[in-house]
Amino acid sequence: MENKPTASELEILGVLWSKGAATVREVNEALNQEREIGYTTTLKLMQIMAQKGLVARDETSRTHIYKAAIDQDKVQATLLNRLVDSAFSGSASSLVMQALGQGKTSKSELEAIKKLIEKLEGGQP
Amino acid sequence: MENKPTASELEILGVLWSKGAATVREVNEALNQEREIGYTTTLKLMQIMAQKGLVARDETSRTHIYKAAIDQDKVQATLLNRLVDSAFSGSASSLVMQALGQGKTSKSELEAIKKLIEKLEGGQP
DNA sequence: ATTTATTTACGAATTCATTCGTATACCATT
DNA sequence: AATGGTATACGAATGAATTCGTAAATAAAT
Repeated sequence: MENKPTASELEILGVLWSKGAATVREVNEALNQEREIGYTTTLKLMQIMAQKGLVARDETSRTHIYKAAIDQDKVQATLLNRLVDSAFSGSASSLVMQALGQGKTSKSELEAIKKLIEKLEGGQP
Repeated sequence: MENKPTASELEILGVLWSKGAATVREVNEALNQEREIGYTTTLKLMQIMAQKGLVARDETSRTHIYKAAIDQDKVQATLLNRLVDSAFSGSASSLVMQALGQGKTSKSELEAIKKLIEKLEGGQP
């Protein structure tokens, strides 16, 4: 994926993924739940993102409506692979083990992961 | 961790973690296996890193000897948590599942992960 | 001893992301 | 029609990361 969102862009994408579609004002208000950020700052970022193709916008009415133009899954996969390469010497399993070792995963989540592993093992032995 | 290495710094830490200790020239040559980068660029980065406390250096001889001053585990954990927060809505398990779903994990690695999960579950059954 | 090569230190250019001020257009209400 | 509020567009300041050129110091080779 040649489109790599920056940190701020990822914040905005997060809002759009959860809301589905939103105006600049709505996104800006969501961001301001977390930290203070000016309206025109958010606007500018979203304009840049539109130019990059990270978001699409409907310009029919004066107040433009934005939505994400890339899948959350794809972005997650891209960022994950980048992290695996840059910090885990390319080993996804050591990343997984590090993540699990943090102790922030509930028992039911662990069960779900185990199920997934068994499914993966079954598929390609 | 207040010390967050940048992308380039992480590359250098990677070399130091694998070599244990190295001169600027050695690090630069390792980096040049991947991409072209000038000697003084690497030097400057390592000087900045020394100032930040990311690396330590022995200055007794003219050619300084550098080594990493932070644990690979700690950096991995920091970056992992950051990614979980920024791209996975704080859910470590969804990151794990996304990572496993890539299909880049061998059967023996999957086994090892399963063992780890069972060990973690054993703690509070 | 003079030249050549290697090293560190320093400063600065470049690039990119982030931030916001100002101008302009549009719409609604008076 | 004039006023006030809200929107977009644009330009530019700021700051951080990356890059490298040049100078000065040191060591090695002739």
